[in-house]
Amino acid sequence: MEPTPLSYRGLCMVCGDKASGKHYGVPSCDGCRGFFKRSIRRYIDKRSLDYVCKENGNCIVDVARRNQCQACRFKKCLQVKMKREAAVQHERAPRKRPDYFCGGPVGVTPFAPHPSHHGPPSLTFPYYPFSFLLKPPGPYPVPPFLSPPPHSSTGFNSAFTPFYTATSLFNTATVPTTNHKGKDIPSPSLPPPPAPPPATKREESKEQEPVSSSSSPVPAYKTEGSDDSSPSETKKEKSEVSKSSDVDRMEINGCYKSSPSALRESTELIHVTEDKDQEEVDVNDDSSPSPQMSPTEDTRTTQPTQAIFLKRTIFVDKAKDLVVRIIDWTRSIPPFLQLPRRDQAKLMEETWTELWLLTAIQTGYPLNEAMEVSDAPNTSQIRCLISKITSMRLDISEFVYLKGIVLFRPEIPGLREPLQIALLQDQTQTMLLDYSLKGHSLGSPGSLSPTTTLNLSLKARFGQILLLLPLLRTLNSDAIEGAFFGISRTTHTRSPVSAEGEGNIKQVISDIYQRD
Amino acid sequence: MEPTPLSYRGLCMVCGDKASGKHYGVPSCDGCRGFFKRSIRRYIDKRSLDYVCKENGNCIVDVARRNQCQACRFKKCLQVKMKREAAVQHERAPRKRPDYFCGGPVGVTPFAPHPSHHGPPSLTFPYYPFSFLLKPPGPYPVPPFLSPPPHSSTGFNSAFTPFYTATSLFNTATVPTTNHKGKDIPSPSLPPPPAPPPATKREESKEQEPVSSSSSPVPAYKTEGSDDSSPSETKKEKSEVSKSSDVDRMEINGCYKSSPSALRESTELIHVTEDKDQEEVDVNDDSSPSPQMSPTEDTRTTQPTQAIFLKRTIFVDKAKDLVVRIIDWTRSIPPFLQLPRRDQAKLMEETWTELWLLTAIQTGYPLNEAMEVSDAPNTSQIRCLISKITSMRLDISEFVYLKGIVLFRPEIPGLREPLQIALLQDQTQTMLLDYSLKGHSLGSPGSLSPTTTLNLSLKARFGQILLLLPLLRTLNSDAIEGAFFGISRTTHTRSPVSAEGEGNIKQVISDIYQRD
DNA sequence: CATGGTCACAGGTCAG
DNA sequence: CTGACCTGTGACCAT
Ligand SMILES: [Zn+2]
Ligand SMILES: [Zn+2]
Ligand SMILES: [Zn+2]
Ligand SMILES: [Zn+2]
Repeated sequence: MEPTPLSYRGLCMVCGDKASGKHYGVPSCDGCRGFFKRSIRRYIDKRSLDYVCKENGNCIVDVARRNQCQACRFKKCLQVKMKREAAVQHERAPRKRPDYFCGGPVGVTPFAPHPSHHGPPSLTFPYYPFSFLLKPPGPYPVPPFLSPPPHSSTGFNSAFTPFYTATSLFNTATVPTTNHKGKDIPSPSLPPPPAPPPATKREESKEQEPVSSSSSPVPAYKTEGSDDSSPSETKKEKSEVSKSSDVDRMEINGCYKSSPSALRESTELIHVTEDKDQEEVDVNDDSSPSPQMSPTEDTRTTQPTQAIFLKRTIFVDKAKDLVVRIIDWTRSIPPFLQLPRRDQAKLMEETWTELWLLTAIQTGYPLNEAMEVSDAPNTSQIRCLISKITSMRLDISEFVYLKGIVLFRPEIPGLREPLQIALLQDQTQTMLLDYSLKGHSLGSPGSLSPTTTLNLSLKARFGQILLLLPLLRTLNSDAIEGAFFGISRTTHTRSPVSAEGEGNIKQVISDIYQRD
Repeated sequence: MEPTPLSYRGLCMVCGDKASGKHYGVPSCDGCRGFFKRSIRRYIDKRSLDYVCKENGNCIVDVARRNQCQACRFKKCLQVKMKREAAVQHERAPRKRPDYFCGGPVGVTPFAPHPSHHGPPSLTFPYYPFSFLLKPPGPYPVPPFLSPPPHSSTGFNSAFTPFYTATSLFNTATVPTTNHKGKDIPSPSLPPPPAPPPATKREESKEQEPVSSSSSPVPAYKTEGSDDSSPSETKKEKSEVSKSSDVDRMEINGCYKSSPSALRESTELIHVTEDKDQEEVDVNDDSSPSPQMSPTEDTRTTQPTQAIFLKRTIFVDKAKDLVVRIIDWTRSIPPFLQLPRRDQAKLMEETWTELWLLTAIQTGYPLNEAMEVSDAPNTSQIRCLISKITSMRLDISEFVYLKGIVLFRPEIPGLREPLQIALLQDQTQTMLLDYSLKGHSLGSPGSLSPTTTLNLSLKARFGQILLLLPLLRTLNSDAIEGAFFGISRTTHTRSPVSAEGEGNIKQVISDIYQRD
């Protein structure tokens, strides 16, 4: 299939949107291309740009905010070395002295005047005086800034997206973990900072099918509700969610070999459910060997039958897979990886339960069925919690943000970098606020049902989501381990499913993060 | 056919006027485009549209009458499927104006906090997607929600009807407790939603006023401007408090007669501290009978001496007074009183601990001293929590909103009106959001360690506050009762201070709310 | 493939 | 509040 011969050149170096190719020497999107072009033109006409940053010159330039501040956007263009003439593409950073003070609101004038052009005092390069602020070594300098991911091929703007662009949170658990193991994986596999928000599912992993339209920065709020109603529009036909490869998934497991084998592959199931969203996993309704037995009543009171036992085994396996996915996810977040290993371990030790439950709900893990076959005692609290969260109908973005907030829990005692973590939590919750205020999750208001159904109120949503956290916090890991991992608190391992004598999940996780 | 495909694009789908193009996905005129744009913006900014049709919701929307009824016009917009996110156009920075007006650098926008503009060095907002959120000083001081009675023909915001004005939350423990008798709540008597905020200083709001002229067309919202807010610190509250003091209290006590007498009057002390805000209660530093003994060391290791014993008694008394105040406070919230008694009781049973701690911090109850003399074992968690909350430097308004959010906990099992309670919680948290976005509370950050909450932005604050809740939730009442009420969990009452054999505070509270 | 150019349509303005 | 109007944006196209 050659649906879109379109070139997928990666991401815009300026704003992280999908690049339409290289422009002025830099992979960039049409928007930034046009912006730079206009800026140049204006500069030529007027001899100066009147861009002025109203903040401190630190504005974040990403796809959602690129239009907020022209000054900073232009500055970013220069930083990524956009040049007027594509021809003169390669230049060693000539680094002239940046005599101009770029601080604060200073207008930005400097860009490389091309030789063919005469005139403007050649303050050539976009040297960025602020760079020291962003440098990783520095002690947490500016609030919103974080250092770049450990490895970045170019080092270009990576240094620049201080803010860990929301995107890093959005990497599906798919990938990168493999890096440290084998070779470097195709760099593109790395967290592309495309669209933080994309509430939609995503599938493209590699250069494969750029079908792309999905990655549009401001994709649909609602998945595929009634949108199709207007057939005429949408020039580019929306690519449907296609299949995705399970390939990479297999790799993942390699990394964890160190762990007590609790983590294995067989992610397909969950993977499927992920796409389906709210579907029940098939395992419970079809593969169930003995439909004749009422799962509900009997299991609780009677001895587990063979069928029940099998099911339970499967569920536990899947539950463990989820843990793998979560670990993967955390490792795809650059700023998380930059934390001390001890902190990483601590954070996960303390929050894995909540992350697990959220992820389970998000991916459609059959929680209720799993609890049915489990012999855990009091699941009522868990059930209540699940239904509460489910009823919120969080979209993927919200889930991701929420998990980020859960993960970055600064108040855990003994952390080495609590401030940094607090900062990350702050950023994450702020991003969620932004996101929720934009009303992505707002259903079609057109439903017109005058009734109360739409509790919408965009403004309320953020708080509603955060108010799930106190509930989540009341979860104790014992309950989760008991209900989904077949681990009973009593000393003897109750369920044979937990193969190894692994003490508990927490310990395993801790080991994984500490060693390696 | 179709002679003029060019300029003539058809008619406005909303009103039939000549369309100026497709806007928000629909051919429409400039008027309807603007109307829809404004509506969306208000919808995001506030939480709901207050459009209400005065007819039956059947108004005809055409060129001539489109301005007759906003409700129907907006409904029509939705019907023709206008939707935001039509094109990828993100919000932009405010446009530059003909600079003559402001001397500053070119194109300084009137409002937006320009660095060079004014004094409040404070922290600017590193980034701010929604320019309009910080627009002018928001028109509405706090929650402008007046509760339009349960009728609204359009049904748009019908879901939100039962608003209680923020003010009710702000009644100091003062008042209306009596009215549950059967009176109607004297609505007029309730302070208009003037200034829940005032608590802090702020002054620059003034200068901004004029600038906002453009957008301050209908000052109707903001009652009487900000005038009262600053200078006359909580003028009216004061008076009420003072006058109400004893009388009401007596009544209240009447209610409590059933309770084990644990609740007495003597509210003065706390009363005073409340106004003083952050003061230490005098009880511990001056009235302390035996200054010669070091409270810190000895108490922990040695037997409590007589002095310690006395102190402890006093502290416990004060702690109980706080409970009374909290009960008072809840009873000053009309919508709370309208809940079933059982729900009232349940809510307080489950939340009193958190409310108590918040109130204690808010009023300056000497928590640390009390813990010193207490013989409770593990106060470390509590201390940690206290310091965390304290470091937030919540102002009075924030405290009150937060307590409201805590009180209205819809997820408590067994409630009869969980939906109603959820709604109240929603409203409260939304009001807090509004409030915090206005930045009332960024006091001088200078005092605090620069590291702590640098508040990257106003936007982070709300989330930060809500994120206290998971921490609070981990409090168990035993710890509080042990540390501040001299009640040990063991069967035998450890401390003689707790006069009666009152089981525990929770039970007492429950009784109070149920009977009567 | 990049470039420059185009223009429908965003968001912001500000008299009315 | 309304809406004619402005500037800027970016998807698209011809080169
Ligand atoms: Zn870009
Ligand atoms: Zn800027
Ligand atoms: Zn119209
Ligand atoms: Zn009408």
